[in-house]
This record gives sequence, C-alpha cells and structure tokens, in this order.
Amino acid sequence: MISKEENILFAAEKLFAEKGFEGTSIREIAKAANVNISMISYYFGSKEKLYEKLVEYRMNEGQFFSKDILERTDINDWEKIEKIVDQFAGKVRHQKCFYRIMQREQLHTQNPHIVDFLKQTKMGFISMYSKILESGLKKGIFTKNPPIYLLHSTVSGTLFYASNAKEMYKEFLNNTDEEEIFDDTYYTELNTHIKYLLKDLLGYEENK
Amino acid sequence: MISKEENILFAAEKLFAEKGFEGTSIREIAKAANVNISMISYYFGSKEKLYEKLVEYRMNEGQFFSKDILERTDINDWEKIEKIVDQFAGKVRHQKCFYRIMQREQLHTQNPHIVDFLKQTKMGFISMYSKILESGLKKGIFTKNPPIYLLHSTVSGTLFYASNAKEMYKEFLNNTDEEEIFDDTYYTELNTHIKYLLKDLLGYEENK
Amino acid sequence: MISKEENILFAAEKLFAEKGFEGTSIREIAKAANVNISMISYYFGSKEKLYEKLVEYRMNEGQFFSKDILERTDINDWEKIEKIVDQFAGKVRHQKCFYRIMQREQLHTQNPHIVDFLKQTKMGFISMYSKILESGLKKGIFTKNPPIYLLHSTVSGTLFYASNAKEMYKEFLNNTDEEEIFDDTYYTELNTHIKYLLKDLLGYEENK
Amino acid sequence: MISKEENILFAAEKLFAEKGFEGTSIREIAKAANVNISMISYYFGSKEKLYEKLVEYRMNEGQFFSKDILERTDINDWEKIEKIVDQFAGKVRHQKCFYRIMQREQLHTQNPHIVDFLKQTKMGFISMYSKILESGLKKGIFTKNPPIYLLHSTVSGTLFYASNAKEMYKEFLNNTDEEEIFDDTYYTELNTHIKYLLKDLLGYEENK
DNA sequence: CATGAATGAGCGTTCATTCAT
DNA sequence: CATGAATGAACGCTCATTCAT
Repeated sequence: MISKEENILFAAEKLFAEKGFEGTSIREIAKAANVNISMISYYFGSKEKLYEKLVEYRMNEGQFFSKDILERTDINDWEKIEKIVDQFAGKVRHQKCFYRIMQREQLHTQNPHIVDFLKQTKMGFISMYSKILESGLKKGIFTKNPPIYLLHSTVSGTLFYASNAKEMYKEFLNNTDEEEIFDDTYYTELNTHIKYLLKDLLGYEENK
Repeated sequence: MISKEENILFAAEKLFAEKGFEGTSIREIAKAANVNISMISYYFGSKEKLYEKLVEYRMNEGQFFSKDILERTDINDWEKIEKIVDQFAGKVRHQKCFYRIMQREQLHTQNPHIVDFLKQTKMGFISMYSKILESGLKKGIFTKNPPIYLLHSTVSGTLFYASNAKEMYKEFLNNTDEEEIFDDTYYTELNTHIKYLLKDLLGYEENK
Repeated sequence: MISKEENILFAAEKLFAEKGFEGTSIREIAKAANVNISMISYYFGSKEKLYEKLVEYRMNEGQFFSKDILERTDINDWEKIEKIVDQFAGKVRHQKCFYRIMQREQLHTQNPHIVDFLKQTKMGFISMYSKILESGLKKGIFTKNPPIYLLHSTVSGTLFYASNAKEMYKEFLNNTDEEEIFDDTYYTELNTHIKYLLKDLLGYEENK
Repeated sequence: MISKEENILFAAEKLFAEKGFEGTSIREIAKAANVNISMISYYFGSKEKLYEKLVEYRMNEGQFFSKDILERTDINDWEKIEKIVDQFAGKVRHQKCFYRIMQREQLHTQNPHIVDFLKQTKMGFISMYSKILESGLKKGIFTKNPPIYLLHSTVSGTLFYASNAKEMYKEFLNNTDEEEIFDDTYYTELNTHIKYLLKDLLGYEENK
C-alpha cells in the first residue's frame, strides 16, 4: 500500500523531472497526486522541503547500493568496477526521473541540502574508484593510474549524455523496435562501451 | 559599444544559466541589464522569444565553427578530430552559460525552436564524425569503427560532466591556484583525456 | 446573509454598468467588494468568466418571469401584453445596472455566451408577442397585425432610451422631487405611454 | 484628399464603435490608420482628446442638419416632423459607427465634453419638436399634445434599438437578400413605422 | 504637425502559503 | 497528519504617453 505522502512524492518527482523545480507548481503536483493543494505544505512544510525530501528519499533508497561491493572477496577488482557500472547504469535507466532532477541540479542549485547530497554521492563514487584502483594496481590487475575525476567524468558523463539523448539517437538509428526492446539493446551497448573505455583507462586486460 | 539589446541578451543568458528559464523573472533580467521591465517585451516580444533569440544568437555566432574543418587538406583525419574536440572544448569552457542552458534544455524542453537547434547541432556533430571516420578508415588511419552515437556521447558527455563538476573536483583536488590557472590545467588535462579515449575508440596510433 | 461570491458579483455589476467591461479593472472590483484581488480568479476563474457568470445569474433570476403569462386564462390577450410591459419596465427600472450592461453588449460584444443570452432573450420576447398577437387577432381583440420586430423595437427601444435619458429629462423638466418620487412618476408615465403605443399598433380598443 | 488626421479619426471611429473606448488601444488605431503610435498623442494630445475630437468632428459635420427645417414655409408642420425623422434615420443608418459610440456614451460617460455634446443634441431635438408641436397645435394640424420627452424617446429609442438589432432580426426574418437591399427595405419599413407612431402621438390625420 | 525608442504604471493572472475549522 | 477558503506577492505583459532627435 502506497502512502499519501509517497503518492505526492512520486507525482512531484515526475513533474520535477519533466519541468524543473520552478517550472512545476504545487497545484500541478496536487492534481497529479490527487490531493488537496494545501496538503503539500501541510505534509512537507513547503515546496522546497518537498523537493529536498524527495532527494533524500531516493538517496536513502539507494545509498548502500555499492558500499558492500568493496568488501567482497569473491570477485576481483575489475569485476567490482563492472558491478558498479552495472548498478549505476541500471539506476540511470530505471530511475530516469530522479537522475534527470539530479542532473538539472548539477547545473546550478542554490539549495545547500542538494549540494550536499550531490557532493556526497560524487565523493562516494570517487572514493570507491580510488580504493579499487589502488588495490587493482597493487595486484597488477590494472596497469594504468588515471586521474580519478576523469575516470568518473567519463563514466557518469557518457552514461548521462547517452541516456538523455536516447530519443534523438533512436530516431537517428531509424529504430522501429518497441520501447522496451530498444532500451535493452541501447543500454547493453552503452554499458559495454563504458566498460571498454574503463579497460583502456585502467589498463585492464581480460584474459591475462 | 554594446547595444541595449545585447545587454539584455547577455544578462538573460547569465540568469537563465544560473536559475533556468522559469526560475528567472523578466524583472531580474531587466534589473541585471539595467533597463526597464517593458523593454524585454519591447525588444523581443516576450520572455520566451528572448530565450529563443538568445539561443539563435549563440548558435549563429558559432555555426561555421567546424564546417570547414572537413574540407581541409593540410591536416589528416585524426587531426581533424583533434580540431573538433579543441573547438568544442573551447566553447564549453568559454561559453559556459550558454552550454549550461543547452544542457538544461536537453533534460526536457517543450520549446520546438530549441528542440530543433539541439537536434541540428547534434546531427551536425554526428555527420562530421561519420565523414571523418569513414575517410580515416579508408585511408587506414583508423582501424576501428565504433557506433558514432557512443563516440559522440563519450566526447560530449565527458566534457559536459567534467565542466559542470569542475568546482567540486577543484575542491577534491585541494587546488589552491587561482581560477584562470586552474582552468587552464583542468581543461588541458580534460582535452588530452578525451583525445586519449578517441584514439582508443578509433584505433588510431600516433606514430605509425 | 450575502455570500462573498455575490458580493463580488454585485460590485462587478455596478462597475461594469458604469464603466464597461474593459473600463473596469479587477482591482476596482476587488476594492469595491472588499475582497482580495486574487479572489476574482479564485471564485470565477477570470474576469471574463465573472462577467458571464453575472449575466447568467441575472438571467436565471428572471428567466421564468413571463413564461407563465402566456398560459393564464384569467386575463385576456391585451392584459397579457400589459403584464409583459409591466414586468419588463419594472426590471429595467430596478435592475438598471444589469440592463445597462446588456444594452452595452448589444452595441458590439464578441463574447459568444453573451450573444447567446441576448438572442435567447430577444427571441423569447418575440415569440411571446407573436403568440399573443395571433391569439388576439383570432379572438378579434386586436385588429391590426404589425411586424413583431417593429413592435418589439418600439417597446424595448422606448423603454431603454427613456430610462437612460432619465437624468437629462429630469433636468429638462425642472423637477425638484426626490429621486424615488420622480422615478415613480417617470416610469408610470412611460409605462402608460408604451401601452398607448401598443394599443395603436395592435388596434386594441379598451371598451369595446 | 484625406488628411492624415482624418485618417486617424476614421480608423478610431470604427474601432471605438466596435470595441468601445477602453477596449480600443492606440496601437490598434495607429495600425489601422497606418501611422506611428506616437502620432496619436502628437496630433491629438491624448487618446481621450482624440475621442473628443472625433465627437466634435461628427457633430460639426451634422449640426446644422435640421436647424433650417424649422424656418421653412414651403412645408407644413407634419412634413417638418417627417423631414426630421428622415434625416435622423438616414444618419443612424449611414453613420452607424458614430451613433454606436454615442449610444455607448449615453450608458455612462464621465467625460464632460461628451456629456455636453449629448445634452446639446438632445435639447436641440426636444426644442425642435416643441416648436413644431406648438405651431401644429395652433394651426390644428395636430390634435394631441404629448410630453415631448416621450415622443423623443419613442423616435430615438425605436430607431436605435431597431438599428442595433438589425442583424438579429435579419436572421429571424430568414432574409437572404444582400446587405444593401435588406438595409433599404429595413430602414424604409422602420421609417414608416416611426411616422405611424408619431401620427398617432400627435393626432395627425393625413387627408383631413 | 514627425519619428522610433523608451518609460513607468497598471493590467489579468498565478504563485506558494496560511488561516479557520 | 486534514480540509477548503483565502491571502498578498509576484508573475509576464500591455498600456498611454514622453523623450531625444
């Protein structure tokens, strides 16, 4: 059973993703969530706080998502990288709305809460990459030591850009498949591509 | 001498970049441009049209930017790719506001004018890459034939992401240089990185 | 107890009557009705819709006003005509604001709602006159068969014109009576005059 | 040759008639008259003064229109009445725009100039009617002595009302004639009708 | 008896929020 | 952990007019 609060949250997420924070009115959200306008201020305090709550909600939902990957011993460092990419790509694909919001936030944001969330996430990634890279280098699995921020920019940037431009590329590729099938192919190809880049960047050789 | 119209245009660009279209009021723009509110409608017709005019203005400004690269005979196909990356990176660096606006537009946009501009630009890039790749493959300069859209996503995505996250990375890198100097290093490193990725993707070997 | 909505409606009616639709601002209405400006959009949606609502309100109020006259059997056809004139004159006198608005609307109007209301009213009158005239002719009460539209123009036109010019005529007649008393005399005389004209037009003789 | 000033005046007249004073913007007038917006204030001082000038212009054009009728000796008093009605009806028919404006003004007006014009016109009519009635009674041409203001209201009211409702009646009469022909018939019938009413009111018998 | 740029006030409307229940 | 009415501020825009030339 979905709560009234989550109902509002999800309606807001969709609208914020589509039209941005300022472009979305609480009237629209209320209508989409099928609740009275005053409910939003009532539940969340304000439009701003609803926004923050939403980010918080999604962050909590996925915050432990790759923490434990680091500590796993059943897979090697490259496989850990693969897992991270898989997980991240999966999220970008299936939490499209939320990641759209986060991307828009990276373009400005004055909200200190969101800035914090963003920094935290980014630093989380960077620290994971660092640790794996260090370990992999030590073990000789990786042979190159690229700046982490470039590695991160490449993975996240390519993933986001390709995700956003999907519709345009679809048109360009003259694709006629239905949504789900095209998506599968698209994200698989994208995923492989990113891993290919990472192998090069890290100097990882598959069958060594 | 800067005209009143351009004055408005540039003030608007900065604000739109910072706060988005809906987040910026014509009152703010008028104040920033030091003109009367009614001037915006007077010169441009409406806030929306000002926005479109701005995009048009920047697009025109840079529209011939790499068309002639294709036809040059004094440089080989790889050098053409390098030129495109250099130019593009230069723009993203120095027209930060405009590219911020365009990135935000990629996250939704209902405005058909902007959609058109975006498509046009993207297709322009893709067509350029295609031609150079084809030519380079024929000549044996390139040895791989990656999907153009992935190549494009990687270049644009990495560039944009790194550009947006600059301040965060700067902090992470504990940099104490002044703005200009850090920027130089940052974009040089970024540029080299992207070219490195492209060499790998295209199978180009420098001193063959 | 008068509702806030009616409060706005009546304030608007007075102002629209005095200054026309375009000549009246919602700020004036709000001030006159002693409510916040935003209440107009809140209650009615827009200034235009408030206007339409007002017309609708007054029309509904008086819509059954003479429908049943036709079916009465206790009075003859001439007396029916008299009743209609009495009722109509009473309305014009006591709903001065509304009829002022409607007269102004007859001078142009683009609003399809209002056009419809006007047509409806006019056709209602014409149909009533037609039926009574036909019946009266059959019974020999009336001996003439004038074009209905001329009959209607005479009644409505004379009534409206005299009503509008009342103040000027009052001055001309050097009248010193107080408002209410002058009004009584004025409208009584006017009423008698119109009936006199109708008798002539219909060929009705009182004591036949 | 039509002057630029008259050009503006006539464009304004048409628009004021259609949409009222407040409903018409000087931008519209300027566009219709094919002149620069600032010309209106330049020529006439203000929108208000343009309006007054227009009324003045039309009043002057027709002010002596029936003054000399009174002094004529070649026609009797009834024929004088007929001439007045003919002239008035002709004006209402052919100066439709101007009379529309004047009717609208009768419904309110704050402008003292216009109030004066209206009063002047009305009093002119009333005085003419008075003199002719007095003379006709003395000579025995008229046998009744109705209140002048009722006589005037009937003539003007019927004429105006019928003129305004023409399109609606046209529809009602299922008329298929072309504009000009229907107009001829309509105004002839209307004119005859008004004279018929006047004969009754004045107690005039044609072939006595 | 001209012109086009520019102005500030005011327009109708919508906004996020709060109040009374 | 509810509701619907009501609010004042701000929105984008148009208005009649004026200014500089």
